[in-house]
Amino acid sequence: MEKQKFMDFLSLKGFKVTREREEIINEILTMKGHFDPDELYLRLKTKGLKVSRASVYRTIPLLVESGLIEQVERVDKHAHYEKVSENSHHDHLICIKCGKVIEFYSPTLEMLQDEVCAKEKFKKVRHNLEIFGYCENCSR
Amino acid sequence: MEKQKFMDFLSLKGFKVTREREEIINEILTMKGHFDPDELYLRLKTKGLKVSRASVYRTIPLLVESGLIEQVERVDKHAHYEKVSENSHHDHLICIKCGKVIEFYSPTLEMLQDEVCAKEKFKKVRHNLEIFGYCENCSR
DNA sequence: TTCATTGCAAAAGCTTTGCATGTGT
DNA sequence: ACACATGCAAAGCTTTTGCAATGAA
Repeated sequence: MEKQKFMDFLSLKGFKVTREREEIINEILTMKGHFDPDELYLRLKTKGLKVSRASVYRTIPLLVESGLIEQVERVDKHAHYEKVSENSHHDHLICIKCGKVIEFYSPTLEMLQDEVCAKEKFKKVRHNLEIFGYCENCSR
Repeated sequence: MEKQKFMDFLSLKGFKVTREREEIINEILTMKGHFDPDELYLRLKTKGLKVSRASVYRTIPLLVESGLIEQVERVDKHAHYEKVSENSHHDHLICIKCGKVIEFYSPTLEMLQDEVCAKEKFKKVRHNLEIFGYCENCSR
């Protein structure tokens, strides 16, 4: 389970398992969609949980490093994040020499597509992104 | 030419054509790739041109409105911009009911693709992005 | 002349950090 | 006990804004 994964990550790296870090991961697991650090802090505060802004800001890089959340860019200037698990879709890099296919997933890319669709009042159902080029081996 | 386009935009909108605005647009036209406001300010300053940071920040929205530059998101938290003219490529929204095709172009999307490729050491040649769904008419 | 624009410096908003205190391991 | 973590408040950065002075039309 996600929470355990984070705890294991902390132990493994020699970081400490603190009440604050537990409450932060718990809260993230209850959230849907993207969030920014201050939003997360305020949610914790509203619930009466005592975690400082500093701890929230300091814990986020750990969550990113552990692979639990990912940064997502937005049009405004704040940093936004979302759980990695929220999307299982992925796109492809296709090598035009050897045919190798590399799968990748970028939440930012997905979000930008949503923004484009919103601007055009287009109701997105699915999409297909293929990037053609040379893989590491074939480009040498 | 690009500069005239901006000047015309200013006049048309009742804004004034000032030395500062001219120097800002001149500088942007000499640049390649993306830039952030402070970078632009420093370039002007280095050249001995007297334009304040405030004016740079105040002029950027006008340039965006005039269609000369576009905002591009980055992984760091500063705003970045680039000349719209720098890319003529575009992608497609395709209506799965009436077949209508809407072209769009997002520099941010392009840049993200480049970042994905860089991460995978993939040498991009071209790409194809199609988003399928319902256009405004067909989704009613 | 008139009203937008400029520069400066102060303010604002988000994020980071120094330091003394507290706490997992 | 030791090293890392926390909270607070101060500092850092980028961007915005109030205001008096300046300048385009």
